[in-house]
Amino acid sequence: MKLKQDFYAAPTLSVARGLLGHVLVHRGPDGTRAGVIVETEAYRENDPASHAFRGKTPRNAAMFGPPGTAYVYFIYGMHFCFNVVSGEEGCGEAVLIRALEPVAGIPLMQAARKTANIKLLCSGPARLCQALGITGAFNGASLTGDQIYLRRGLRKQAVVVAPRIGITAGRELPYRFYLAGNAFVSRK
DNA sequence: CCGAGGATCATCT
DNA sequence: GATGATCCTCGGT
Repeated sequence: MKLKQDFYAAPTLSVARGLLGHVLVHRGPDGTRAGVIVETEAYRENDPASHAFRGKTPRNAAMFGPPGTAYVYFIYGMHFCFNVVSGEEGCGEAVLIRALEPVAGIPLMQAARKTANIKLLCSGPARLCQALGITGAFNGASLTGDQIYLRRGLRKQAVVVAPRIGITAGRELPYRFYLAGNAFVSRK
């Protein structure tokens, strides 16, 4: 059962929390790769850490699309990160997926990541993109399609709220969410 | 175990 | 021309 657009249209903090336990799926030509979402971060309107803080540009245009759109950006000269556009259409808000617990296509992930260590396959926003084969080609894609989407899952652990990682502005905001005690969260 | 530094480039100033 | 929602390696302890 795929998540529908109304799920993504909820307030961004609710979407960030609510995504935990659901499954990110990429059906590619080589096969299907998927993982349970165990860590997310919210990026909101008037949020100095958000790419949309200074308005719409060619780079962040996908953030201003309909909720349920993928926003994939390239950073540090070598990495991609995957976000889900959330909230009211046009508000420029999104949820960064920071870590997954691998559940399908693990051999493909190991090949893509060049490591057999399951714990290191998807524990980080750039790692999970590499593991699932997510690149800038997915920027602007609709998650209501059949290539990349979210499948309903069962959440088995409690949610922890914490400050976000790797940002300079907006450090104090409690916009990071992860599953308590889950071994695949990128950092404690 | 931990911290420092390098890789590498699109985007914005 | 500087910076970044990162990751990996390497060296010291």
